[in-house]
Amino acid sequence: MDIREIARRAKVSTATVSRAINRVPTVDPQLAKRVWKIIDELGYFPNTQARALVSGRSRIFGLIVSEITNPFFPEIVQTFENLAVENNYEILLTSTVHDPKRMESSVRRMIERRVDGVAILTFGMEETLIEHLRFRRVPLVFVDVGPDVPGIANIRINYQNGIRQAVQHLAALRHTRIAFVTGPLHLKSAMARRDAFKTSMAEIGLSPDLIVVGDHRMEGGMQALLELASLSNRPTAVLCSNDMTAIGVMREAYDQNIRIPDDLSVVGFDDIRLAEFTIPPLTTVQMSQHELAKIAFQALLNEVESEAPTPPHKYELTTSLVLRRSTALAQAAGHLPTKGNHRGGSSRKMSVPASR
Amino acid sequence: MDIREIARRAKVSTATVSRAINRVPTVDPQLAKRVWKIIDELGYFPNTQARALVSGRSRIFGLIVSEITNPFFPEIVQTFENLAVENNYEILLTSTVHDPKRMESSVRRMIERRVDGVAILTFGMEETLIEHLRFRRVPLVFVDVGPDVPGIANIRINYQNGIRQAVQHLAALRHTRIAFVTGPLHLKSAMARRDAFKTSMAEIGLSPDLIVVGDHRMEGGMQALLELASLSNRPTAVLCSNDMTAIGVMREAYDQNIRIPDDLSVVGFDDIRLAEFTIPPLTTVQMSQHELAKIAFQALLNEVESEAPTPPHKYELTTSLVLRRSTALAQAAGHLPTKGNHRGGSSRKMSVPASR
DNA sequence: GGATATTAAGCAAACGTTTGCTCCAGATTG
DNA sequence: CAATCTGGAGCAAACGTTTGCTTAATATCC
Repeated sequence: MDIREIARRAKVSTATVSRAINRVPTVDPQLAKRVWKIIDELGYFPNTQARALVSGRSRIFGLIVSEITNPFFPEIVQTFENLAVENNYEILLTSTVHDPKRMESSVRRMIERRVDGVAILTFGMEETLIEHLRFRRVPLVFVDVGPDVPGIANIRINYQNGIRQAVQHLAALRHTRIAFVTGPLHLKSAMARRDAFKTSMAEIGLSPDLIVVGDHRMEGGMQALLELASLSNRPTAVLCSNDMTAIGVMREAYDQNIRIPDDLSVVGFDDIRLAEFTIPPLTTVQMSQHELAKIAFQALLNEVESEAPTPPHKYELTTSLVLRRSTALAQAAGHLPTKGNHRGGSSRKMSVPASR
Repeated sequence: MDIREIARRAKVSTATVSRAINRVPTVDPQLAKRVWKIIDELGYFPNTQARALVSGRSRIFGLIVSEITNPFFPEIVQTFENLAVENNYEILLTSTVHDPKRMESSVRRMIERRVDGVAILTFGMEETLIEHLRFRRVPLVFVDVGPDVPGIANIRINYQNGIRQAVQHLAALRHTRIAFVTGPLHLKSAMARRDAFKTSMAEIGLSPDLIVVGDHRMEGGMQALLELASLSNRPTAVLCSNDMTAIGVMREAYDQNIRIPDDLSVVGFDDIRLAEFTIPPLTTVQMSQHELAKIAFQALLNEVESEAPTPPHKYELTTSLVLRRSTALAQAAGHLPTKGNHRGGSSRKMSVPASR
């Protein structure tokens, strides 16, 4: 069943049917109604590939992520899809799973399907692949790591804001020995977070040197806690480069019999959905995935809708602390461990982990 | 840049280029090599929409899920994508977000893009929408809830197996008062789980009547725990219809000062990624998302590759218990939850060693 | 060595839309 | 009333491939 069938039945030309479908105003309302009636009766749906072929626009946006199973991404994908639906776009989702071969295949798939734009929300991407897209004048939007050239939108993330809030929140709770667990050292975004931490600590006269390296995964957080716990002068609070790290810290703390937040305050970063579900719920710096996706989508849409090469608009996403229950007042130094119920409001006391 | 450009440069016809690209064996190897060289030099990628238009196959599979942000799905999406890449398919991912309008738009999007098959992994779908797809002879695969007609593959899930294991595991740990928290009552899959619980309990002579209604979300689990805790004859173990429910139970248990696993053993269902990250890690019945996606994809592929209407092959996915650390020996009857430091060494010894 | 079978390449017609251009009829103008 | 304008509809040429059919060249057979 095609547009010709509709045309035949409505006794008009295919051109008119096409115009009716696309709501071109020059078609007589009477006629349009007749056409639509038949379309509905027959359950006709236009063939998008034929449309795309002649119009030159596929109405598909590419979305490249690191891995969908990384809890940071589902929310982004969902928002992206919602917006796509609203705007009659489709989304072509690919994940690199940190594999260069898959990055290449991602880009190839985008080009083959002739996407109208690509949002690259992965952290780190091979430069030469991006060239393929640029060469074909595909609008691109990056987060944080994109080159600074026209035709490429960049979403800059303001890490400083949220991290400063986190640090000051901890300081307000009388913490002075505040540690930081980084992400992988090769990630720009991880380094930006670490730097923001250093700056924020320095601002209020605290030493920003208690830093241990993580990997943005639970394992790294667990390892990090072990390191920190073995220190002679333990931190009373730890800020993590992402939520998974914080979850690792909490997990290992549990195994080490270190109570959170009583013995150790923990703050994450990202505010993934999971952060609400931890025990205790994780205080974390929110980097709204919803907002991020929204900005990315809008950036692509702008680029596509306006034929003229847009000036390289700058987009920014800010971050801010969301308080839950993984932070508490710092314990007075030297206080002895007790066996009290650790959830009594005033009876929060320091405890030392039992040896295993 | 199109196939004609390549043809011109290689001094052959577009037909030959097309055949070379598609590795049709009748083309002279010399020629093919010449063509490929030019293709690579120019960085040419075939236009999939033109291909699809004439060949009649889009090489796109639709994947309909409830919501990507439901932790059950990312793993499925990832596996589905991996398989798609391997087989040169693309995946069109849509989510219904439990909204009839979105279900409709999902189906519409599938049809408009002329997908070669659709996997419907949502729980519950309007019958009339499915008709649209059936009418167009689109191969379909359902999980659990599909109609039993040719052209529609059904993946049956064996709930009984895993749930029996869970019940017997708890029984072996001397639990006799075992509760069950259901999912929404209108979900076939939730009811199947509940029935499997009843059967499994009856099998070993335990009363299967301690059942409270949940909603497959954290909130339902929290509510359920409250109900159970208020009972005069509290259960010592609770089996949940899905992992999110179990997480809710654990969360509320924490707030109620009920220790897990010491005071209460908790078992989930699904084995979502998150189950590994809870504190303590959740013992749960695994329903492998990886396997599920694999079966679904394979079913579609079968249907598509074999032109002949396939006999309605039956697929089955089994479930099985995975032990972590949220279950332990039952406390002696009548023992009240204590106020002691709940992480004392001896209570830890009661927990069953993790299986992996 | 001529007839026939075989192989490899090309021609051109699809596939289902959109859209520039043309055309016609009726309205408007001078 | 003729000349011009205008609004609404149709004609047909794209878009970039695939593929059935034809053709030319070479190999095979008796």
